Amino acid sequence: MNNKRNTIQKQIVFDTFEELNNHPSAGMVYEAVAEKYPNISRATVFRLLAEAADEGKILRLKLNGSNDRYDITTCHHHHVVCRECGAVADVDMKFNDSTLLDGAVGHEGFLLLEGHVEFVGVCSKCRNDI
Amino acid sequence: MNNKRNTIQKQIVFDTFEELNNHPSAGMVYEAVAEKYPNISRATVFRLLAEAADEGKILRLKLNGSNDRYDITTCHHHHVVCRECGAVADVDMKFNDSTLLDGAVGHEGFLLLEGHVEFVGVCSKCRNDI
DNA sequence: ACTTTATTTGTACTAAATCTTAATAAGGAT
DNA sequence: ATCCTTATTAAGATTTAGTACAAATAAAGT
Repeated sequence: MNNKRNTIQKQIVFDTFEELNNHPSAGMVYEAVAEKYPNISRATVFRLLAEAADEGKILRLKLNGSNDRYDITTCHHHHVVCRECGAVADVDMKFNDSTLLDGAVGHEGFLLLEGHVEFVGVCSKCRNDI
Repeated sequence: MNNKRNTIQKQIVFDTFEELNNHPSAGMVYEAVAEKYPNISRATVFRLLAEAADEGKILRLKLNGSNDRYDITTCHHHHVVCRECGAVADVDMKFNDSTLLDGAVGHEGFLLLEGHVEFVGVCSKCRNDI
């Protein structure tokens, strides 16, 4: 026994989340889900995503210029946010995390555990628009 | 002429902001200001800080585990957030920003402009508490 | 089919932040 | 020093993201 139940709502929310594949906010997932399943409660979508993040199944990100966003990729990586349209993409780094930690200076006695880079950039779509 | 006016509210808000020196949120600045000047409007504190950030005089940060926070240091640098208490400190990097940009791979056609590292750590106070 | 109880719904609620409009006051002009 | 213009503030309403709650629903084991 699992004391977890599979519900239609869970399936639709997480299926939609995967399909969006766009680091969506909870509100964005709700909008997309509500098109297919108009009777779903907004609170359910928010709760399912928040719970999954608490359980470590997905990531909850605070990025510049928008609300909290969710990320399906849980392994350590980084992000870029489009300066023009707010689009988000994953970024990896050639060097590993300890290089980042070793490069830090002047951190006022903080013990550093891990580092996450947020790049500011321009997405390919907006590069063409400019 | 400047079409900007110096007001008591501005002086107190920015003086308090400098004194706090703690990457405070707008709410934290309001709390501190209200002790000295109880009649100030919460909206005024929020507006003054938001305007200053829009004008590039201060920075507005989105960091994990708290509301938007303001930073008096506008030149390029990085941050660490205490995992235990949420305290924030500035961090510099030995290597320059282009090293960070050059290290990025797999960014889906985004043009990368700058990078900002958010470290997770433990502040000196919380290190002693553990 | 029955029962237990996890889950959902729908609404109320909270908190952060912004908007609005009348009242106030900074600071240049007289 | 007083007047005038208009930037700014105060105070409350509003918006938006997100959470809490209690009654209704429905998964899934028996």
